[in-house]
Amino acid sequence: MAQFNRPNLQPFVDRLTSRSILSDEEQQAVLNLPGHAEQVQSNRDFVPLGTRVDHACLIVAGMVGRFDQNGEGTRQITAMHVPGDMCDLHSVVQPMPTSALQALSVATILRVPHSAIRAAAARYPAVAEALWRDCMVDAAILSEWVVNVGRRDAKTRIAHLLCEMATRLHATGGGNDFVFDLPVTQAQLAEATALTAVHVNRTLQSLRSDGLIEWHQRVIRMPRWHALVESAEFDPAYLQAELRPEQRLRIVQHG
Amino acid sequence: MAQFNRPNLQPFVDRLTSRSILSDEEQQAVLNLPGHAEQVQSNRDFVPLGTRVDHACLIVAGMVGRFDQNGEGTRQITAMHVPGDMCDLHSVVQPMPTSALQALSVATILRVPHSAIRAAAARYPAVAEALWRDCMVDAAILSEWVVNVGRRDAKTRIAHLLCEMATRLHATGGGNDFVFDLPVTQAQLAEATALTAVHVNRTLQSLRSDGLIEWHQRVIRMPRWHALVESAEFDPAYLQAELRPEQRLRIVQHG
DNA sequence: CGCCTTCTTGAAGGATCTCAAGAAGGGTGG
DNA sequence: CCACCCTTCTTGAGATCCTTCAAGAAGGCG
Repeated sequence: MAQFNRPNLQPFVDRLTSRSILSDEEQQAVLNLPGHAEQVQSNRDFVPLGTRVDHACLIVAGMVGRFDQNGEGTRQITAMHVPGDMCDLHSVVQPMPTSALQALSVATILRVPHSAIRAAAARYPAVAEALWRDCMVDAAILSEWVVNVGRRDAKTRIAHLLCEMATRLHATGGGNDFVFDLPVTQAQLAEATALTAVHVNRTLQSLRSDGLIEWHQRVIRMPRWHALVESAEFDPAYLQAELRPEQRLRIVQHG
Repeated sequence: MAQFNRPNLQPFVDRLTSRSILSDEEQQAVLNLPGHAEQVQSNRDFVPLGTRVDHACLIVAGMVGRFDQNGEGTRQITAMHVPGDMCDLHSVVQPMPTSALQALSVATILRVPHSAIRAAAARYPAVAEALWRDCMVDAAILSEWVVNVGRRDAKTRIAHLLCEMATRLHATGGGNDFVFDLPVTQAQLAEATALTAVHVNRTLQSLRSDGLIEWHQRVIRMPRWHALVESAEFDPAYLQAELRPEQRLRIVQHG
């Protein structure tokens, strides 16, 4: 099931260049990273705890969750990753995983060797900077998740997560009406929001009866985006998505 | 109240070299970073939202919290920082704050210009790597906080946070009996654990009556450390503290 | 058609919150 | 050194959001 020929890293380059400024040569260095594609099933760690890793995983299709658990074994999803994310980029500097990675539904990932990433980062400091910055976006999301889980009631909390995912998945539609695919079960949504599946179900029904979301077969529609954003207390600033070109950053000099 | 002469960055170097390998020259480059000391009061943002920053803050004494809030203005502390932490190191690559910083009690910080940090990182790639890695430790803590707030009941949750702080503050004593100073109010502990101050109070009483903690005037004693660790479900691995020398990392080559 | 996952519903219980007020502690000024 | 004040800690009682347990309905796939 593995492919070694010409992985497509353009989505990852797009992600990096949405926040960081990279020259053509630097972008090419990222595009030329090797990797082999792999299909991963849900409910099975494709990055387990306890084993040092030497590859980072780029998501090509599907969604991936980062899983932790408490002492009783109750699981908590601490991050959800979408196509274009390098979901364990941090492993480049921290190869011992502190969380396991699992696909939320069948997903395709590209395993990229640390050695190649490190070589590109060493050769092009601007690439290293872009990777570091990308990690910090994930950290900003994590920080918002602490607020979400800690300080918002179930309805607001779920609405907030859905708004976040709509934004990160580039929901289509425009204006006030958005649609996107969220290949996630209610039980997984519960694991991400620190609620029970039962309560997620009831809360979704409440959001549906408010006319804020429709959800059929993994496809979510948000017919009143602005109202949903308001009820979710959603301010997308922390995502640092859709920065204008002049807001993109570069510390190291061109050279 | 500002001092410009010879700031002491040794604690920060110690922190970096506890996880990363830096040559003498590289350590010296960090030690030589400029900065001016400043005393900051509690309950007042010393890094506010909305203003781009050009300094990172090293904590010299006292404790600092990273503050977020939900739509109703309920505050959530998403990180607690201790002396030796560069509490907004991420601002080096992400100068627009997504959270405000506030001292939890009177604290002394050292403001270090981004320009100097960036220059050191550019000159010494191993320094850049160590800084990146340090940011990822903070991210691992954040991830554990999501679990803590989401999946542990009040007693376990508070015990877990106290175990974390004991470890990060290098509680003294040894064996099974540790003591350390935690200059934090119960209300702030509530803001960090996403509980109410009232419930924190009752839960601390319960921990006290279990003989797991004593807390007088900001000094915490944990007379039965192992029992507390167990009841807290505390596994310090995520802190990556006290690594053995051979566990420390360095990607870039010496040069 | 049958099976397994996912979604849905009901009822009861519990952990935590809210509101309210009083006690204790620490600092400051007279 | 005492009196005062403001912060912090403590206690009580009632309310509520969410969980737990249990079971049935719906949906997707071979």
